[in-house]
Amino acid sequence: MKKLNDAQRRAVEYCDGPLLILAGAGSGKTRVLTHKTMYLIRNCGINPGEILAVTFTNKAANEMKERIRKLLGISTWGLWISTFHSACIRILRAHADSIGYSKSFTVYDDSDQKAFVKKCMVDLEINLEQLKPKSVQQMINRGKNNLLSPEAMLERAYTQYDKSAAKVYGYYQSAMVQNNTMDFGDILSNAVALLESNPDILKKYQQMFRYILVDEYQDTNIAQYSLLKMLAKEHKKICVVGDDDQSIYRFRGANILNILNFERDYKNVEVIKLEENYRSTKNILKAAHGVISLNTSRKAKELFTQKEEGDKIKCFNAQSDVHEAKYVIAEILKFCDAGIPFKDIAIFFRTNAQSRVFEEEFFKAGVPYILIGGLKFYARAEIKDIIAYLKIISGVNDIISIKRIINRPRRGIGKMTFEKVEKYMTANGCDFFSAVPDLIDTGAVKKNICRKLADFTALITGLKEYASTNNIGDLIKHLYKETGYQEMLADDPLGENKDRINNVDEFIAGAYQFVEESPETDLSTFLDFISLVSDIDKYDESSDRVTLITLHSAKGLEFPVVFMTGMEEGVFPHIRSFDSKEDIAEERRLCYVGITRAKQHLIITHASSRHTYNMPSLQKPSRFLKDIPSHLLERINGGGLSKRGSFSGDLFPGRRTFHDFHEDPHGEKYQQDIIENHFYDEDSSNEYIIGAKYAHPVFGIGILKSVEGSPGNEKLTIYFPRAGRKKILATFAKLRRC
DNA sequence: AAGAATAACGTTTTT
DNA sequence: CGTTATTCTT
Repeated sequence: MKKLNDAQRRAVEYCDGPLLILAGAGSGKTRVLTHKTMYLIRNCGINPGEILAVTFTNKAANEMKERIRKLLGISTWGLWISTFHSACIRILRAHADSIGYSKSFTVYDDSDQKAFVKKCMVDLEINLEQLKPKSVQQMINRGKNNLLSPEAMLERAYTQYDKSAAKVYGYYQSAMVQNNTMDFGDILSNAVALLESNPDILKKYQQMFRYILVDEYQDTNIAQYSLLKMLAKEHKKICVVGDDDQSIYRFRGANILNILNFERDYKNVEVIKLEENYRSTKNILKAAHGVISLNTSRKAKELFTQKEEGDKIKCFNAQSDVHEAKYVIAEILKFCDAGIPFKDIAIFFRTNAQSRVFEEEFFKAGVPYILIGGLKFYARAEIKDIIAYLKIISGVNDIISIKRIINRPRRGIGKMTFEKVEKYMTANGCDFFSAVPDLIDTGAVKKNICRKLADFTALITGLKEYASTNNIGDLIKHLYKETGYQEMLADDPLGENKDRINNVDEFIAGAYQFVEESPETDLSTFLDFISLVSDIDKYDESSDRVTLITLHSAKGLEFPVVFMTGMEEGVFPHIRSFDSKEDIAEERRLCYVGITRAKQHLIITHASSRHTYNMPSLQKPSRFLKDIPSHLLERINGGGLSKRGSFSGDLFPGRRTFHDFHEDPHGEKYQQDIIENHFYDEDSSNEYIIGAKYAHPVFGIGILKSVEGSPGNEKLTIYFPRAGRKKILATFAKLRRC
């Protein structure tokens, strides 16, 4: 308690009724949350099992558990610290039957959902050209976020387009129940529906949760809002923590009014503001305030800090996207020279697509990095295939998963056969595994195909049996082999499957770890876990790498050094936000979130030209740059624009042309030889000899000029005839002596 | 049914 | 551009 400031202490100690904590960025809200939980247990006589704490990411939940465990010195057993989604799944699993689901329901992710929407539209014979599955999917999600039933959506629909979309929604919804699957939206809306239609169950949870804590309240949607309102009705002891300035999830249904109207929604609300920032320098905070203060309809506040002024904010105008990346790397190497570890440095961007250029340049420069998000681990084809097998084994015969793996690896069951089974299923209202024997009996399919289908069902039956007596790690290993999947990947003369094989191995290793940590868990629990885990949850800050991350994923994190890149009109703020005032306001908040992640150094970059879809386009600096008081900025012109405002020299210096890749007189073949003959050879010595030749996967062969740094962490300067002088980190770049 | 060739689509952001 | 979906050919 002594470590807390006055406001923080009041926030911890007020436990009598509804409490709104307006916690600015870096104001120590996680500290308040953990201390408050401890206070409830120690001083208010509340048992751990009577507290519900909700966060938005598993990472935040785990961190909170960990901190409580350390502070309190007790196990967090019984505490409900989880995300909205995990908490809802837990409730739903316990009472699935009362809303027409079986306990073994599975969760559809975004792409499963899209496939299922499409299937529904095909069933309804809707022209997929006129009504796009993707927009129907969005409309369904919008409905669920706002707790609108298909009927309610139909009522609100004015255009024919909306009307038919609402019709699909209705059909989709009943098909999902029949299929025993839920999408992300269902997890919340079905939990609400469950509690609404079962007063006894609701009562049980109302009494159970004597205190409710909610983190990131500004990002809750209507469904989450209603859920909280219902659960808190009994004791009215709810504490929400949030910052209206950091609301950045409008696109997935978050309603900023939830936090702005909290005082109206609950009676006798205590409001506590945390405005002292413990994270950033004065200059960084002033810059952030410059940007956010231009938003209307926000709760007025300004953060302050006792920290020093700090450096000015660097603002670099690059010529191109590639130039931008090169500049960032050069600056990173300077920080590195100054003794700042890579893990203290992060690069933020608005869209995932922007990461590619950075990845390329980081690889070339030999700087270690980790990319968060992008192509997510669990979204990879091979991982999704294995998960599909697991879902089927777990007993839900959901059609999307079956379709996914019925012919992977090849079993001679093609599109035609699958369609036959599907038709039979819809005609008779049965599931896949009861349709198959019927179909065989009626002789609707040819004999050899019958055999193949029977073999497939036998395979699944065998796996189910295996699953009943073995742990999840063994099960995955077993099915990997039994299904022939392993063999399929191993048959790979070109070595193209290497990554996939590694991914599966990693997945198996992860499963074993899961088993070790919680040996009791069944298959559904495991599947719930992986369907709700994101990359950020697995993010491990222990390894020394630069973090590449989207602004959205960066929320909740902090770094001593932050690069905010692509600060250009159209990129950030994104072009799709231009025609709505609310969307621009949200982009502004996102910018605020980005700036306030920085502790010591903030570097902003923008490029004068950028490639999108491989087409170069001219870029103007972001409007947000103008909103930062200019005396806080140190502008650096990287030669993007000449004095007259037109380009000098190469119009698009970052453009990668055929010429760039092939200017080497020896041609591509020569480059390939270098890689084959030198790059993959084993090297046992780790001494570096000045004057010796080394092969680099990208730059080819060069001569070592100098070595800096300690053994095991050498920084090499190498002269490459083809690429020029480069500074390379020995531990990261795969160099070969030759 | 499998594999190859061709077309189409996409870039906000994610639990 | 790169990935995925669809169509064509065998």
